[in-house]
Order: sequence, then structure tokens, then C-alpha cells
Amino acid sequence: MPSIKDVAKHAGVSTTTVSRVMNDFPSISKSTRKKVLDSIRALDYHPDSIARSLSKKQSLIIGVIFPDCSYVFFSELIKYIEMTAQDNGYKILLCNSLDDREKELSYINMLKEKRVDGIIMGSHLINTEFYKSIDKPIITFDRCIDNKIPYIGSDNFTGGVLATQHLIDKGCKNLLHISGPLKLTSLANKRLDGFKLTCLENNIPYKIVEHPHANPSFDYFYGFIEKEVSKFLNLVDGVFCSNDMMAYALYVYCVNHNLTVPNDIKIIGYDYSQFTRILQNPKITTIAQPIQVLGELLCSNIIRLIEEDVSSKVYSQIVSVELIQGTTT
Amino acid sequence: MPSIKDVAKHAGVSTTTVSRVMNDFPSISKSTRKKVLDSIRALDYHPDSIARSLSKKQSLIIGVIFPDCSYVFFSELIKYIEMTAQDNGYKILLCNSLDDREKELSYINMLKEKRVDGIIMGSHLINTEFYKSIDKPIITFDRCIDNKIPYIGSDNFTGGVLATQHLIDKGCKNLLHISGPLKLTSLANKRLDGFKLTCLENNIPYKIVEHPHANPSFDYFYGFIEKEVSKFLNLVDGVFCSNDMMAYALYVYCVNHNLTVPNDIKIIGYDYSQFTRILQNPKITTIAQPIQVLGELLCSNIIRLIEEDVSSKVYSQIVSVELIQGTTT
DNA sequence: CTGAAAGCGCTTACAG
DNA sequence: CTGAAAGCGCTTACAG
Repeated sequence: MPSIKDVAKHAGVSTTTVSRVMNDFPSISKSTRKKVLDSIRALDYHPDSIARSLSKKQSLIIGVIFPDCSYVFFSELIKYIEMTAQDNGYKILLCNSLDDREKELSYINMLKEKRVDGIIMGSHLINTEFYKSIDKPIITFDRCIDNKIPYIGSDNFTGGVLATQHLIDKGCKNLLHISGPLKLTSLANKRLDGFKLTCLENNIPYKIVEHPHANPSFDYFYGFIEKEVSKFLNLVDGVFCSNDMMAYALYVYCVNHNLTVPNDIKIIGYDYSQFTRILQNPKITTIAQPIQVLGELLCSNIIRLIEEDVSSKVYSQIVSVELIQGTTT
Repeated sequence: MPSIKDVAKHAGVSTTTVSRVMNDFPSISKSTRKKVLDSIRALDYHPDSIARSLSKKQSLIIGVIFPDCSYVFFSELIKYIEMTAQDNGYKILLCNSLDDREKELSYINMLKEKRVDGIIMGSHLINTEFYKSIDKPIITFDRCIDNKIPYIGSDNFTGGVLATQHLIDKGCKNLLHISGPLKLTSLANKRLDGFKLTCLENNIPYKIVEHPHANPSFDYFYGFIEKEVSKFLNLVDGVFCSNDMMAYALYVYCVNHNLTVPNDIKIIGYDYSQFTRILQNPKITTIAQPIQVLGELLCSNIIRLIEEDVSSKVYSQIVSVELIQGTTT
């Protein structure tokens, strides 16, 4: 592989000049510029970005950590993050933490060594102190870790309100919310707040069941419903599930146990990711997170943090959600 | 951020020695080793892998190109690739080609500049010649580009045979296969070969419809069925779809048009990725590709190619598939 | 407008 | 068992 020296020799100039041509310095004369470009083409020269990274102290790489890139919601988010990165000259280094604290830690250390320019955190098991020890730009998805660390998320509170109000508007008198794990400092917990407030304001009795795992499978959800949720199903006529997979599992459970949806019981989910959009039966009524916008914001904001290098400014943003009417309410 | 020099100074040794400690050279005395380790800890030193890459001429990064990391099948494959990479000290740089030739090309050039150690290609629009110009280890998913470039894929031919024989065993007398785009040199086309052969051997009349897009959406599939497939549906009693999304779209179309599945028409798909596994109604009868094995092989084989540096040996592998009985046949 | 030289932070023959 | 020095392939003050 030819190096900048080979190009310099071939063109009869110094490596400095070659470097300047590649970096579009204005001071280069037309004729040398042409000579250099010709040599670059002749040798099929590709500058080594590792060497460039070392001298410029920037890698143009963004570390991206999510629990599991194969979960529908994350896989879409990652797609839009990657596309935005690509459009801005950055690349992403993908990490699956698998909701394992050790892995999450080792990934962060790895990203430090890889000298990524910034980190998008979608996985959040390690504690706040450790986060603060990361001395490079970082942005999180849906977690408010510290007021120094910006986050991007959907408007979970309003989502909770919308979902709950929708159930009430459809005539529900007794509501149930199945939340995600509340221990995590996830902004998703605000869905619960929105739910509670709306129930209270409308004088609707409610019940809350928390499921303990952050990113479980369909089978887990179904089992969870059998064990922890089924006993309440005769007492309520509307359920707000913290995500669509849970909503689908609940729907299937109801069908299997002769509860008619939406007549006996109305179900609303959260996310509206690919799975839900493809699913035809039922069309789950849900709160849509704007996945593309979220991915683009995560990436464009981490890039701003990297390039503007202002740790003082915080680029947290909350984007609005939308009710999608399906057939389950 | 402390550098190796800071550690050397702190420990009172040379940078050479620090480097040797970090790389576990045996010749280091216990006492210096301890001194160095202590200094590393005291300074919270993390070696800069960019500098290391530059001097060792290896980045420990694998470039991974797929059309779209949010498609269920790819997202799972990527997960297992990443996990295997992580287990072996490698990282992955993720690229979405979006089935765009220009993007694919520019990604490959980018990966050259990033000096990735190897490339896993799951996107295949550029031509063979260009592939051969890539002077680093490369492995493809499901494409046989050239006998110098190894590939990993499921046993598509046998999958086609299994699917077709299953339909015949279930009593089908007239079969239809909806294939993927045949222009691409995809090994997935062997599903068609298996289909044809099995029909001929069993004296079953058959029909083939090709859909032109590589990675379309549900809505595209549904529209395609309305336009190009529906006219044949009264003439056949069994359909082998080249993927599960197509099978689901066909199922939904049938339900919407008063064709009973599996009584009037039997449907079998291909993939058995996450979507299919979660979907409860119907349970699509399908040919399961072992996604985890495929991802692990893609990654472990590219690592072997990188580390053994033997461009002569080729690590192509085909893994076996399995029939999953659902409710659509 | 151009070049010589130092530097980015590591590794690695070479020497002792 | 340890170190001085060169080198990886770029960029960038500094000088002219």
C-alpha cells in the first residue's frame, strides 16, 4: 500500500504538500495540486486514517452501546444513527452490552482505548460516578444520568398521558399499567407518571405491575403475564403496556383465554417499531416514538458535542410522540 | 490523558519496558512488572489503540456491510457477529449500504482508509472486479463472488428441497415459488433450484414469480402480491416464499380474500428470524436458517483469514437448515 | 507557495 | 532483564 511518501516522491514534492492537497489547503498552486492529484490516482493512494487520527487526535468514530442491536427498536435506532454518522463523515463502532454490567464496563474501557470521539449510550447499568469519569463527549438514550450528560428521548410523560386518556376516552373504568423495571433511571418511567396522573385526574382506579427485565423476549413476556398479570385481568378493562411486545403478548394471552380485545379489554402499547408496523392482526394501538428523529438527534447532537467541544452546553432533547389507533382499543 | 511516557516516568523505567509489561513479555522481572502495573493503575492509564494500530499495522476492527441493519434477519446476524468479534478482541464498524451501489463503494473505500483488518460483506451490488481489488481479507454472506473470496451461507438448495417436498408431502399438486431477485449472484437463488428439481422429480407442475427488490418492506410485498401473484393463486395449492415476510404478506392477502390457509392454499417461508418466531398467528411454516451459527462463522472465519494471512486457503462454509412446522401448511 | 523537521503514542529490532 | 532509537503514516507549527 502506497504511503504519503510514495505520493510525494512520485509527484516530486514534499509530504507536507501532499498533505495540504489532500486537506484542501488554499495556498497550493494549481500546477502542484494537479501533479499531486495525478500521483494519488496513479498510485491508487488511500490516506491512512489511523495515522491521521493519531496526529490529529480525532478518530471520527462514535462508540454506540445498546443492550442488543437485534431488538427491533434498537436496530432501527442504530440504523438512523449510522446513516447520520455517515452523512457527517463519522463511523460507528457497535457494542451490545446484553444488559450485562461487566460487558458494559469493558466496552466503555475499550472505547476509551479506541479513542472514539464520543459515545452514544443506550445501555445503562453502570453507575453515575463511572459515567462522569468518562472524559469525552457522551449522550444517552432515554436516561437522565446527570445534568452534565445530555440525553435524547421521546416525550414519555406525554406518551403515558395520551395512552391513558385514550383508554379512558374509549370508556375504560379500571386501568392497569405494566411498566418496565423502575430501578433503572430510565426516562421511560415517566410513562408511569403520565399514567398515574391521568388516572387520578379522571378518578379512575388503577393498578400497576412492574416487570423486572429491561429487554426480554416474547416468551418471557407471555410467562410474566401468566404469572403476574393474569390475576388482574378480570378486574380491569384497559391495559397500558410499556412496550408493544408486551402488548402483543397480552393480546395473545387474552385471545387464548377467551377475553375479547377490545370488547372485554382494551390494550395500548408503546414504541411502534418495525414489528408493530408489520403486524397485521392485531394492529396494536400504540404510542409511536419517532425512531428516525431520535436516531438522527442522538447522532447529530453527539457530533455537535464533539466538534464544538463545549461541555457546558447540554443538548438534551425530548421529541413528541403520537397516538396510533389500531384495533386493540 | 496519560501516555506511555508518563507511565515510564512515574515507574522510573523506559517506555520499552512499559510496553513489554502491557504486552505480557515474559522477560520482565517481577519487581519492574509490579512497579509498572502500579503506575498504570495510579495514573489510570489506558493505552492508545490508535497508536498501537499504527505501529503494529493492525486495527482489530472488522468492517461489516449489510443493506440495512434494521432488517430482522440482518440485525440478528450482526448481533452474533459483534459478540464473536468482542470475544476475540475485535470490534465492528457497521455500515448500511441501503442497497445503493454508490454507498457500497464509498463504504469500501472508507474501510480501506480506516485500515480495517477485514471485511464482512452482506451487501453485493458492486462488481466482481472491484472486489478483487480489495487487498485485505474479505468474506461474504450468501454470495459466491469469486472462488478466491470465501462465503458463509445456509444450505439454500437443501432448504428449497425441504420446503418443496414438505408442500408435496402435505398433498399439494400445483406449486408456486416466489423468488428473490435472480440477477444478484446470491446463493439464495439456490432455493429456486431446489424447488424446481423437487417439482420435476415429483411430476408437480409449478410456476415461478420473481420479485425484483432485495430487501423490501411488508407493504411492498403486499402490493407485489396483489399485482403479480394474485392471478395465480386460484391455480395453485402451495406456495414456497423466499422469505418469511413475503410468506406473511401472502398469508394476510389470502385471509383478506377468503382463501383459507392451509386448507385452500399452503404457505411455507424461509428464514425463521425474530419476527417469525414472535408472530403467533399464524405460526408460519418455514425453513430455519441458523442465524447464530451463521453470524459466528462469518466472524470467526474472517478472523482466521486475518490472523493466518493465507489468501490461498478459502473458508467457505454452508450450514444446514431445518424445517419448522407451523400452522400455514 | 513550499519544505524540513518535530510530533502524535505506541512497538520492535538491535545492543548490551 | 532493560533501554535508546528508529519507525508506523500522517499533520502542523515554523521558516523561508
